[in-house]
Amino acid sequence: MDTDKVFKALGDPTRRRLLDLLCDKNGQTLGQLCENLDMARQSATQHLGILEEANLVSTVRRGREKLHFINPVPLHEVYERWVRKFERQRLSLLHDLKKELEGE
Amino acid sequence: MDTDKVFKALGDPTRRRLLDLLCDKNGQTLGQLCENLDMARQSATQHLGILEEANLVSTVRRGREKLHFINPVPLHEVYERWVRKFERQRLSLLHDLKKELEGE
DNA sequence: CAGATATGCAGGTAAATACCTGCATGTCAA
DNA sequence: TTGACATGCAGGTATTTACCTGCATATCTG
Repeated sequence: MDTDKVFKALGDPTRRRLLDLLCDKNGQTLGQLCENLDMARQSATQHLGILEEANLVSTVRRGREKLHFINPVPLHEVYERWVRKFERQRLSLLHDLKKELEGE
Repeated sequence: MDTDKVFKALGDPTRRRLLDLLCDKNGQTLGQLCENLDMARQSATQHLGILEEANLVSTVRRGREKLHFINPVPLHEVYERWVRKFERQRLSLLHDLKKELEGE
């Protein structure tokens, strides 16, 4: 997994909205997704391309349409390899501050 | 929590590195963090400012030094409100594809 | 086939971003 | 107090990014 691509992809509100839309109804076409976006179709295409690059979205062509499917795996991996690392520490800001100010 | 600030902050590899460094040893000074970064001190200051804006890092001054502490709460909230939403769906790409191609 | 529909592709631009240099300020320690 | 040290602040620049418009291609439908 390319961690950087995933985080960069999630760093834009439009792309998070796209994932939300796909979460509500998976397998939507580009046109359907655009109806909820308030920007040119071509812009949405670029965002979807970035999500696809990050492997957060997969696509299949059906005739002249392109169907978009959300892929939750990278999100789970981000959580497993990244978020939990910090949670595991059970870092208490106040506790650390106290120790630090007391000269450890 | 400002979700956008958190995701934007996490979208840069230098800032993720800073969080990693603080995870290894909490409460480091700006100078200490810079030793591991290979960029000008002033650039690191900007990155740390963005992390602080996103509430991912808190700081305390001790004399002429500034101590940096990681705050795991926004990461946990990102997970709770965002990542789990997609996991909960138990989205199976192949399953969805099959349904879609069969005309639902 | 012809027209409508869905998407792809090629630039172009304004704003945001990630760096930098130079200098100022504040704190410690002899 | 004075010099060393840690950080703050003010720009400047090159790259990236998020939009756009215009046109091309492919597919369905009558």
